[in-house]
Amino acid sequence: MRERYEPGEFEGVWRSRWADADLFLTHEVEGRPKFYGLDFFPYPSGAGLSVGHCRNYVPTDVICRMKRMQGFNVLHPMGFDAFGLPAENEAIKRQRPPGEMIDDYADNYRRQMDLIGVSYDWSRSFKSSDPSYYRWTQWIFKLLHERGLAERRQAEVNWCPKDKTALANEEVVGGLCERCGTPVEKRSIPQWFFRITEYAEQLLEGLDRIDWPEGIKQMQRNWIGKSEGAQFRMDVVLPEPPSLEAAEARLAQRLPGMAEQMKQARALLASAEATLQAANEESEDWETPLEEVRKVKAVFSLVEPQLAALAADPDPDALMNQSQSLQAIHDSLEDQLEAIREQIRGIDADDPSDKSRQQGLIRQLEQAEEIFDDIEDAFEDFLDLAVLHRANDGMEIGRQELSFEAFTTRIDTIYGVTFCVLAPEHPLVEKIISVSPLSERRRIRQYLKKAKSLTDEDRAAEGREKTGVRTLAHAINPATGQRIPLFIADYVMMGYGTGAIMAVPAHDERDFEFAFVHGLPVLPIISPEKPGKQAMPSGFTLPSSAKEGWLINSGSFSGLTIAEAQEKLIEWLEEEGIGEKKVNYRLRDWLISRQRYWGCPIPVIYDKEGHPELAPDDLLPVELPPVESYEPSDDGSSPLSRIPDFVNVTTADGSLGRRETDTLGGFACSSWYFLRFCDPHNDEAAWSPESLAKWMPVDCYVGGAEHAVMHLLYARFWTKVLFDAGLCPVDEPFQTLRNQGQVLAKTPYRAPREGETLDVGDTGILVSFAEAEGMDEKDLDWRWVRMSKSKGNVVTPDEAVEAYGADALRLFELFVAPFDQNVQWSNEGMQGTSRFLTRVFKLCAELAPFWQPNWRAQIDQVEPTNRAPAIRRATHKAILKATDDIEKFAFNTYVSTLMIAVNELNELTKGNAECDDSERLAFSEAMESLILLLSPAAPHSADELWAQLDGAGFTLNCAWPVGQARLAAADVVQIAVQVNGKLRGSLEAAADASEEAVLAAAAAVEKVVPYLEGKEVVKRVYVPGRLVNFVVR
RNA sequence: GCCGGGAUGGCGGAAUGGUAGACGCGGCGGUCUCAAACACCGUUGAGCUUAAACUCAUGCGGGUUCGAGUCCCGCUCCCGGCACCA
Repeated sequence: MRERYEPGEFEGVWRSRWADADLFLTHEVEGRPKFYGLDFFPYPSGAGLSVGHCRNYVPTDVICRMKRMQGFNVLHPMGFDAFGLPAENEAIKRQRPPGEMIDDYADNYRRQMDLIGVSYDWSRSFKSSDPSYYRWTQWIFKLLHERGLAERRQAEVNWCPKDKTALANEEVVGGLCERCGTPVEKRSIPQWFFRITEYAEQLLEGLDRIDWPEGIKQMQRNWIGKSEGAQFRMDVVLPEPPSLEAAEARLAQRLPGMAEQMKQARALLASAEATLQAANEESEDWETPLEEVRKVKAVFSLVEPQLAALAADPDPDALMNQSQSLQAIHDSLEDQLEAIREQIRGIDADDPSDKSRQQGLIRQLEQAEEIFDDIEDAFEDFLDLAVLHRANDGMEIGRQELSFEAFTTRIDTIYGVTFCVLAPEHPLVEKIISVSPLSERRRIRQYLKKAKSLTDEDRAAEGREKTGVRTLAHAINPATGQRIPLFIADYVMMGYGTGAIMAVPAHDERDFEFAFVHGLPVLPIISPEKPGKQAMPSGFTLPSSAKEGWLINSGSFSGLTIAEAQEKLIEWLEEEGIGEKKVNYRLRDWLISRQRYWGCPIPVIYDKEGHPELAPDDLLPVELPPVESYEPSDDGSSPLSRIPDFVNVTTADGSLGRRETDTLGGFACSSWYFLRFCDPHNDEAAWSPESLAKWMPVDCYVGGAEHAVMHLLYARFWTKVLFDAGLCPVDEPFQTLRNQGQVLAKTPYRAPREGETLDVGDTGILVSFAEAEGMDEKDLDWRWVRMSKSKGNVVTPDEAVEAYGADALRLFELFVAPFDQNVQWSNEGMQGTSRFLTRVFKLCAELAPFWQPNWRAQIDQVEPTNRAPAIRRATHKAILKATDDIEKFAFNTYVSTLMIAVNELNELTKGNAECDDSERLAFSEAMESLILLLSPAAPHSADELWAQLDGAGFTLNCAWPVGQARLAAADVVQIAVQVNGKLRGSLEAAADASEEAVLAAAAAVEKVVPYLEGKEVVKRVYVPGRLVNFVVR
């Protein structure tokens, strides 16, 4: 009989026995309850698993194993999230085809998962990159499209210049690409979106019905960002435009001079060309600038006649048609000239004559550029005029021809609106520009350009002064009829609400800041006190965003509370027909197309006109073709677009079509895998209705908190759509969700040395463990950071199993800290759990001689004597507590319960070599229960112990012990005795002793007596089984 | 700034409003051993002590209660998330 935990001797043996017996295959026995236990779909990284990952998989395994022993049909699958950017980037780095690479990585994951004995049913496994899987991803895409939830539209998207793809909002963190940390840029390209915003309300509402960590639910609520308020129309009074006559006169003045300028420019270019040509004969260095100057000259000679024609006949229509393109050409000529100057400067000119030639050329080119600049300016003038012609057509300037919609959650403050603000991207901005005088236009354009050049992050940077420009247009406050100035400012975002706000500086901090900078009036509307005789209470500070108070300065609404005013004002807006109650969400549509190779192809074909058509079902899957080069390109097109065989297809009507070459982002693939696990081999359908009816929803979903908004929101969305389509029996996929804490490793850092710089936000430089070895401890800064390959601080399960054994590792993962807390990893901790397992083996070896295989039939027939009641008490206490703890995710106390049981049984075993019949039976029950309770956490050891008792089969197939409260209850209890709430003594009493008896005994406890002497006992508190408290005075 | 979660010995942590510190790590002392490792036994919050007894202890300040780590009010600090969302 084994007396120690010797993992090397038996763990591997059991793992192969389990495999040979197909022990982990999903059982579906009619009439039993089901349990679906699932871990987050992992991306199999090349680094393999660390003990950090195991903290996810082991607890889920414990629950699934217990549920199975309790007689549930258990579904416990595992697969791999193979598609997506991380895999593709890794493949490019390793120069390997991604499919092949990911297969290797997944195999390694599986090997490691098996190594720690996780009971996955591998027969149900798949990768999201399997055509047999993504065929159905495409099928769901089609379903979404049919239901109007997938659409292609031009959009300004977050573009990662390093990964060369568009990203979803959720993948941008603080203005940086979540994957690679590169600052994202804005790009406008046609993209596929899933209209998740249609489900905003349902996604919000469903959160109330599921058992998830409060923090995650709150994050989703914030992400959806519901706010209720009012939306209403604000009329705009436009500025008087400059008169047409004046503009025409200016133009007429300018055109003749322009011809002269052109001549000068031509001469300058010719002279530069001549100089360069001469220089070129002496040295090749001058060749590039020469060629460039020739190009500029050629373009210029094309433009000149057009300009001459315009000058001769300044017809407004012609201006409109040509000025814009001419302006653009001049713009680019300027850029080119600047580039040439740079080239010339770059030439090494040792020779003094070369040097003067260089300087002369530069001067000439500068002059030419100035002329172009001037001409471009004039064209801008043309353009202005042309646009004015158009804008004024059919519009009465100065009247309320234009309006915008404003959204507010504080309609009660409408009387305090002292200005309005449009986002720089607001459509009305262009209209305002078009009717503004030139100088105004310049100012506004300049501001728009500056605003656009800012990244979202800079735009929202903390402490940044609020910038903006005033326009000559005014908005009209519908409540007061007053004209108020209209601004354009980048603190208003186009993406939220209507992109236009009513600004109330008295009651909004941002509006206040802006008003402060721009010297705008601040009018208080809310008083914290109920207004009395005084019209205007003094002494409150601005801005106040109080949610409680009374209205002042608000016409007939003065005196109402905020809540009353909101209600009344919305009624008023509706009566006037200018506005209504409105709910807004922060949630944006889900950008799903990626201009990358390694993803699920979007099953769409464009016809000749470019209209998207869905690939018919029988052509699914649209398979990802093998390619030589899958590196992304800069132009925003997927590598697939370079494969003619893939791109060119025949459409339904036989004509030639073009395939969509973008692929779906990885989050699409992981939005339904939990459904496929219910019926993974179905090639007729994504799943059968019966299979989902049988298994859904997932009863226990476990993974890291980092997926709080992305995967978990998307998966809920798809499930809800499928539910609405009648294809899924539940609308919430994950009934219970739990997040495990992270595993941190102690990692060496040091202060930067002279000349070294730190990245923003960093406070130290990472040191390798080898390097740290040789360093002085005082120079080192040890920090607890997340395990990752790049930090070199990873402990792998392979090492841990090798050194301590799989069961010791599993127990430590459970025991080290509460499940949802971060832990500071130390290998020494496994020493403790390994020692515990040795104590279990030793205990069982000692008790084995008393083993009665058929104890169950006899134990209740025999009167318990001697130690038997204590043994049974220890056993049943452990059963009850362990079962409850696992159910509650309290794995650390589940393990400590087992330790306590072992300690107690050890104590009871000590010094008593002989056992009577009832003790034998009690010990048998204890031993069997202990082994079975241990089985979910330490399955190898449990099976080894079970086999040593000649138990048949595997512990996983045994029934989970059932605890009896009656047997767990102590017959003698310790009662604490307090006087005035202070502990003064204790006594032992029979559990069923009467209150009077206990009180009497308590008063007689030796240590208690002095505290009662001479005092009057005013109250006696008795808590059965726990304590007595005498209140005296 | 807003939202969420925390703070208990040297360390990880335990504790339905009822004997704070279970269980484990580490430390100390011991047994076994030629020795080490393993294992086992004992001990281990602080203060004051020969000891007993007593006092103090769950981030800080109040409150409710016979009794508060736990409930309420007001702070401090730490972690996570969001962040010009009108």
